[in-house]
Amino acid sequence: MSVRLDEMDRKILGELQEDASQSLDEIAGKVGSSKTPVWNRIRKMKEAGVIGRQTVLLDPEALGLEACFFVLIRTSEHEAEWQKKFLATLRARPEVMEAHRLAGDIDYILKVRVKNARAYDTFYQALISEVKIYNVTALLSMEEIKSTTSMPLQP
Amino acid sequence: MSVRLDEMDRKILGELQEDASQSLDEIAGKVGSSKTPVWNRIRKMKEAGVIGRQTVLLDPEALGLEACFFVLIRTSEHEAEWQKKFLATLRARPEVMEAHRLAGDIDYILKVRVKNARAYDTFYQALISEVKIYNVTALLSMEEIKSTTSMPLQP
DNA sequence: CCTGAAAACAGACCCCC
DNA sequence: GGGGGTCTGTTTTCAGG
Repeated sequence: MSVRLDEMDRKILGELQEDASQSLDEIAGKVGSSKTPVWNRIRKMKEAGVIGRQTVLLDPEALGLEACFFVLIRTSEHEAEWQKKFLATLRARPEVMEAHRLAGDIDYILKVRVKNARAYDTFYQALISEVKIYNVTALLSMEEIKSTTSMPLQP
Repeated sequence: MSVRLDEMDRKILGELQEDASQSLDEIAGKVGSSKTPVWNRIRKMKEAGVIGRQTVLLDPEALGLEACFFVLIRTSEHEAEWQKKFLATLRARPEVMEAHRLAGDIDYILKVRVKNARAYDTFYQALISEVKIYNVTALLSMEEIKSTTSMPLQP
C-alpha cells in the first residue's frame, strides 16, 4: 500500500497539509516548480489515496466544546457479536472523535469531545447501557499542548 | 469565546467539515440557501475564529506510517522550567500529533505516529534523554476504528 | 438580509519543449 | 517529465430590491 514519493512530492504534501486553500501557483512557487507538474503530482497522489479528504478545522472552544476526554476501556467480552455492536455504537456517536483497538491489557482508547463533564457522563451512561464493559478510566484533558492533523513526512 | 450559531451556520460547518473542496453553489444547494449568504456566513465564521485552517487529510498507511502509539506519562517534576522544556520538545517533534496535559495521576498523554516500533523506540529514547520522566506507558494501536476531524455540532 | 450580475481568479487540460 | 497558454468554472465583490 505504501507509495514511492520523492522530495518534491513531500514538499507539496507539506504545503497542502499546512494550508490547502493555497493556489497551485503559490504552491508551485514555494516548492520550486510550476503549475502543471504540481497539479499532475497532486492528481496522482489523490488517485493513489495518499491525499484524502479536504476539510476545515474548527475551533472546539468557539463551538462550546470545552471538554476533551481520553477513555481507556477494558472489556471481558471478546466475541465478534459484542465487538460489532461496540464499533457500531462508537461510529454512530459524533462526540467520539477517535477510537482505537489496542494491544495489551487496555482494550480500547477513545477520544471524546463534549461540552462539559455532564455531557461526558451522558455519553458514558449511554455507552455502558448499550454494551457491556468491564472497566473504564476517563482521563480529562486540562490543556491541549499540541494538536495537528499533519503527518510527519520523513524521507 | 463561544459564538452564537444558528441552524444554517451549523449546516454549513457540517458541509465544510465533510468536504471543504465543494463549491459555494453546491453547499448553498445542500443547505437550502444561495451563494452570497453562504459566503457571508463563512466569512464571518472565519473572522470569529470558528473556522480555522483548511487542510488535506493524508493516509498514514500510504505514507508508510504504520504504527500509532498512545503514550501515558507520569512525571515527578512539576516546575515551570521542566514543563517549558517538555512542551518545547513535544512541539518540535513531528511524530507527536497530539499532546494533552491531564487531570489525575497520569500527567500527559501523547499520540505518536511512526513508521514502526523501532521508530517509536528512537522517539522514546530521544524524549527521555531530553527531559526527566518518572513513568511511561505506551499503548500500541492495533486498529483505527474511527478517526475524524469533524467536531460534533449539536444545537 | 437576499438576488443577480460582473470582474478577478484559479483549476483543468491542451500542445510544445 | 516540465513550461506556458487557454478555456471553463468558481470566488469575490457590488448594486439594487
